[in-house]
Amino acid sequence: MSETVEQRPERRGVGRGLIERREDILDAATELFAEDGYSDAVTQKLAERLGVGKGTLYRHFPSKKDLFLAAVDRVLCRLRERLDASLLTTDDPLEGVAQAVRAYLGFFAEHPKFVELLILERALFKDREKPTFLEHRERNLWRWRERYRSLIADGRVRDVPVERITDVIGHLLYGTIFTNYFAGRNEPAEAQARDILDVVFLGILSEPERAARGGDGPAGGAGGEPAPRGACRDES
Amino acid sequence: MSETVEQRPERRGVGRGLIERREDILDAATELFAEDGYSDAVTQKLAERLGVGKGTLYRHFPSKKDLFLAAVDRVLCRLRERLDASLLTTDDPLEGVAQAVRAYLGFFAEHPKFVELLILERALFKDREKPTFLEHRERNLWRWRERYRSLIADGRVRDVPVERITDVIGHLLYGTIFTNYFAGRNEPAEAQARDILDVVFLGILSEPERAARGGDGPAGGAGGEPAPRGACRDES
Amino acid sequence: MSETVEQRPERRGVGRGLIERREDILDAATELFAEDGYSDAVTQKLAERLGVGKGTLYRHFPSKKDLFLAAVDRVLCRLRERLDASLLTTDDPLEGVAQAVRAYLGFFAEHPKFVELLILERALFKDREKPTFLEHRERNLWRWRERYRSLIADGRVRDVPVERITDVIGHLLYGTIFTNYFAGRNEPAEAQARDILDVVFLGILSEPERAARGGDGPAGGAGGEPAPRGACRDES
Amino acid sequence: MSETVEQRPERRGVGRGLIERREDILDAATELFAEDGYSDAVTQKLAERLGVGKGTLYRHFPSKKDLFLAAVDRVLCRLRERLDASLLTTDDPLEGVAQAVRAYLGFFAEHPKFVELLILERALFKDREKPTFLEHRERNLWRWRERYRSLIADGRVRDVPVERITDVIGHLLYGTIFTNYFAGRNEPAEAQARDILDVVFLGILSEPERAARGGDGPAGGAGGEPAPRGACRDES
DNA sequence: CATGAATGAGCATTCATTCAT
DNA sequence: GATGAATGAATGCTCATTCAT
Repeated sequence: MSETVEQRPERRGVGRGLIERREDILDAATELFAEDGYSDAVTQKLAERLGVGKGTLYRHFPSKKDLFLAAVDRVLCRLRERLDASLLTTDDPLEGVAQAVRAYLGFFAEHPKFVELLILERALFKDREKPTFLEHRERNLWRWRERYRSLIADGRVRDVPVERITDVIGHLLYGTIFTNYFAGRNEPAEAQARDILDVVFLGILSEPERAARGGDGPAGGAGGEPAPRGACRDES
Repeated sequence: MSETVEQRPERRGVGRGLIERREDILDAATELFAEDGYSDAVTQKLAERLGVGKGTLYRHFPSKKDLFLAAVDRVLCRLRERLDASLLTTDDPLEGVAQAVRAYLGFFAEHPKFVELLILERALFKDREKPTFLEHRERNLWRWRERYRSLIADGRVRDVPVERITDVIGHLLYGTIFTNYFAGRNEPAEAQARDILDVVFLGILSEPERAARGGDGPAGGAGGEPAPRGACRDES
Repeated sequence: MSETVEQRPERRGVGRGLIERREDILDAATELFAEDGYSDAVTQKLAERLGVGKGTLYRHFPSKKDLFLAAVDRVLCRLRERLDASLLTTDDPLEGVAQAVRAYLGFFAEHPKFVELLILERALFKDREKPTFLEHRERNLWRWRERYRSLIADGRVRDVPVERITDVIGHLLYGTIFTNYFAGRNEPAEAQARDILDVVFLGILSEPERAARGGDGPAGGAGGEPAPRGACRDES
Repeated sequence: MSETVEQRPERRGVGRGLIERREDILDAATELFAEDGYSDAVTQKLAERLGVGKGTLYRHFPSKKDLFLAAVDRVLCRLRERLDASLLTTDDPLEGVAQAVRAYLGFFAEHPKFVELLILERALFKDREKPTFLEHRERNLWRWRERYRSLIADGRVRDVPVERITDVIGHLLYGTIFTNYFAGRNEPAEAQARDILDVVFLGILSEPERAARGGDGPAGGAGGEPAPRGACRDES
């Protein structure tokens, strides 16, 4: 959204390349749709915020709907980038899962409004075969399943159907960002990730792996920091 | 019309008490909103389906928005009823959690369209302090927390903050019904409940309780049918 | 247009039946389209003239285009009625032709603006298979051809193809009302009818010239190649 | 387009004089207006067909309307040229009329779309004092009237007001090309000219009927009543 | 000169809500 | 009460025209 640096002041829209202009529009549109919802987001208002004429919007996007969809798509692409990047921070496959969970929650914690777009898309275009959201999701799913199969083979994760794992974690994350958004919560993503991982890990881990990390000994609580040192999961 | 007894089949809508009429409207409205979304749900269409005049709708609900909100509210009340009933089927507090999870997923599996209403509410009336949805949720939350505290005291559940448990399970269920709806999935609620409980239980259970039920022994895996015999969780 | 008597003053739109209201709209629409053309005729303006809301217009006609087409259709129906009536004024088939010519010109002399509608239809909806105008025309054509065949059989009209007669007279009338309208002429229809009938009935050639070119001898028809040996005319 | 020699193929629009460019634009505009009508003819489309920028169009014509009017004007000039040329093919004044009729019909048979422009002009710019069309027309009218006076003096044409003759023939031709266009007819112009001339020159009445109604005796008059002693004017 | 990005007035159409009957 | 005709604010989108480059 706003991380785009506004390099030069320049005269009204002059000097901005087509790409930049397009990005500007998407930024403002994402903001507006998140604020007002789809139906109540008025093109006129968008143009005013951007300081351009309505016609300009239509030079870049054929319709309001297309603009909206493009905004959603961009959000999801950014999410994917973020997740991909998170996976590069570790070589341990289980820790990779944990990192992804943190990245996912972190992403939406930084851009709470993006959640709104995901909801809007479903609420308004349920005719579309498959929401943009799920489209993105499925494209990545198989990678996560591969990862879990490997972890199971290594004896680090309990031998349960990998779909069960990806489903549960996926639903959990999805439900979390939604509820966060709805309730206007501002809990640190880090803490939420820890809670989720605690519950999920200590459930899916095999006995050997569980023992290796100290299980949930007498005084238990994965609660504290020492905590979960592995992970698993994909994302949307 | 007539608060008197319902003697004859009678002409369209004649002879129905105010209450019944109100319920009829809510039924049709729930259906319509789920099908068309809020903005595209036209009052005219609703009146036609009911075989009444548009004006009649306004005798029962001051505005389209109020009608919508009433429909959402009713859905959530029914959900609560369903959950309450599920808890009466067992005395074991852990099994109660399991039953509630099954009831929750079962409810939305039976009425997939209700999910739509939940989404719509958020998408369209985010100005409202707190979504109807969350309002209902919080009213029940403390009861679940009490239950978990008790289970922890009894040594059946690991000693983790109860909020962590209710949050994780809540988010998980919420995310599950949404994804089910979005993806048009028809997996049996029973199977989904089992998956969720497997992951969640084997994660939150204390070592003693885990041992008591055989843990996930060497070849183990609570994965299969043997199934979780305890539970924990609240609901939406 | 305005021949519709405004029976009762009555309160705003109240008391007018659906039919009357529809007629009112068509009256005003005919007027407006004739004045402003199709594209420049603004629905708002129409509503204002009628003293009703824009929405009311759409209760009677699904779109501006439909309203326009209905107006054109009505004009043509009225024309047909007028022509039919004119034929009842005489038993002489030749005089019938004369009466129809007078009626036709008289009709458009009384409602000059109707000509505009005919033009507009063509100018704006040339995609339509066949203009409303021609549709109406063809429905009556065969009756005229029958009449001419009979007149020829009776020896009162030269033996030329009846299509030639109907075409020439049709084109002549059509061209006449157009030019009248364009030039804003107000010549009495009666005089124009007389001129047209004089030329069409008798031709412009003098008796000697006619004889010189074989008149309409037994085999009649200037038809063939021998052709016209004189000429006259200007151009656009 | 360009009456001048097309020396070099040249790159799009390069090396074309202002005049040529102007002609190119008018060609394309005529085509486009005829196809899409005035309102639906989009300047962007015109520019694309010509392979020039929209701005360039405005260097040659101050507005869309001016461009349209210029296109109409050019069509009418070409028509006049055609008619003038047709008159040079014979010395016989009556045959000159016949040739002009053929030329007129031939012109529009070759360029059916030009008819569209004539209609459009009226449909869209009725505010103009006098349509371009009529302007052109009147400029030539007196020449025809002179011709008829001369023919009457020579005893070759009946002694009727010359205005009656020019009007009738004018209206007839005008109505013919319109109907041809509307109905999408493709009858050979030659045959239509023959039919028109046959009727106009000789009239449709049989010799007996003509005699019965007093022929075109000295005092002339054919019409019904007390005889047509007035009238005036031709067409289009 | 040529270009085409930008503009913004202008308009058809929808639909929640009202209220006379 | 019940009805549904009437209303008119609200909005997406088009396209002629301008003007900085």
